[in-house]
Amino acid sequence: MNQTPLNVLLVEDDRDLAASVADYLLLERISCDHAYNGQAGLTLASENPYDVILLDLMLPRMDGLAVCEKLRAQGVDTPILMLTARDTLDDKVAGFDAGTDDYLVKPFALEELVVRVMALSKRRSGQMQKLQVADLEMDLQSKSATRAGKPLKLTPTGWTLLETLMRASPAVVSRQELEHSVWPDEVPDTNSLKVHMYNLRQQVDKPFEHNLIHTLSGRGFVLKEE
Amino acid sequence: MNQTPLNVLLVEDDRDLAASVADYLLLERISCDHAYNGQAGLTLASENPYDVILLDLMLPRMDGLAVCEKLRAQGVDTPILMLTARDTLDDKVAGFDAGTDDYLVKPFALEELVVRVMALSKRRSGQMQKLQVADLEMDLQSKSATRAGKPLKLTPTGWTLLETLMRASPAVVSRQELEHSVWPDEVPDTNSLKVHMYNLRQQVDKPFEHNLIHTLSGRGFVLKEE
DNA sequence: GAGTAGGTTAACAGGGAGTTAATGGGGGAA
DNA sequence: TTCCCCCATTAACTCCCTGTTAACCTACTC
Repeated sequence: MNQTPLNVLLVEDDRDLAASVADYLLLERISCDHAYNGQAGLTLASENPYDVILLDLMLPRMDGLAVCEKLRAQGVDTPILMLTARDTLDDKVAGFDAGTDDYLVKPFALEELVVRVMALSKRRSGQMQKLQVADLEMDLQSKSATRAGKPLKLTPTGWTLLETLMRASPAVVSRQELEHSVWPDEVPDTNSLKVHMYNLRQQVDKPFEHNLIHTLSGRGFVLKEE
Repeated sequence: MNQTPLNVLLVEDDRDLAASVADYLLLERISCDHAYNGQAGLTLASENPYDVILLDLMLPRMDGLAVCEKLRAQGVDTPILMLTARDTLDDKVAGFDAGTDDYLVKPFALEELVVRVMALSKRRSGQMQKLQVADLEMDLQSKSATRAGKPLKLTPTGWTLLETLMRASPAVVSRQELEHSVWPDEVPDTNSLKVHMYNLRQQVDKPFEHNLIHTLSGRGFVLKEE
């Protein structure tokens, strides 16, 4: 149920296509920002941490290759999937040279797009696949978590909460943010989060001497040592 | 056999060298795709069935050894010929460790390269491959699998499932991925996968003390020790 | 000390996962 | 050809994990 929601940027000037892509991605729990020209795409991509960038090759104001090159020049290493009508090897080479990670030739099946996006986001997370705070570790690949070497038994929801807390650490995460991470669509108006946090603490803190999950009344939760 | 035109991937950032290599190979009826950085090479190599991959050791975006390791981790068994300026024994060892099949030290004669490519493409059919996780081994060549030395009786479907799990290990494989590996076209909407997993476990885990196949509720299955 | 935010507990429902057994097709052996 | 065995598929059933909810308790804040 709860895969970490992906967040992609779609840079595409054909609004009909963009809309249908966005709709389809949403069905797969991939949320999608739009830019309708290269300049806008560049700005959005520079300022937000997307999981993947979908970049049309032919764009008004700045073509896809240029956007890609500038992003790489800025040190943005978000995986880029180039969408194009062309399909010669030369174009692919030019694209890869500019720093794109994958290619998809129009017209493409939306399922195919989803598969590529998943693959790219996974590849990237494969570079940084471990989260660690104090003696608490999460291996995103094998979906296993340990504290002080002892494996933790986490439910899917518990996993999502802990991942959110670890990614944010040592920053505070508000109740609202946590709720949003577990229920992207509609947050239940009950005490569900409280129960999940309780159960999570039973796993993460209860068996150990020092607590890592701390409550900041009215502000949220932090995961950190001390 | 060598009437069939060979198709190789050249991953090399020196464009002049790449071009001359490609030209020469073409004379020998060897067609040649280019990638100018490691990342691009990895993508092309993952997605296309080349006969041989020519891999420069020093590459932008991802060095040759890393590319090689990632490919092998993905289960790509295409023969890899490493091209390098260095010639120390250490490098060779590291290369073979990463899964390369042969070495060529720059500068090399183009005739020499052709000979190696031919040799590698021929060797491929007879190439041995083994997968191993803990005391579980799969010999892809002889299609036989053993755990703790004891042979396992696997059905074709069981074999496919186990191979998928072993290639991914220690990463989690979702139900969806497993289904896709067994039924590429149309996934049955029944509990077929459950039964196959059950039967697989009867072979792989039941007769042994420690289980290797673990269920992560809502997330999929992992094959790993502990 | 009142009011509110957070924590604890237990009951419940639903569904995902495991198990078993019956069916039927395909391929090899006789 | 016929028979038989292996294997995939399917349904039916059980089990138990997980999420949800309410009710109650505690601790903090003002």
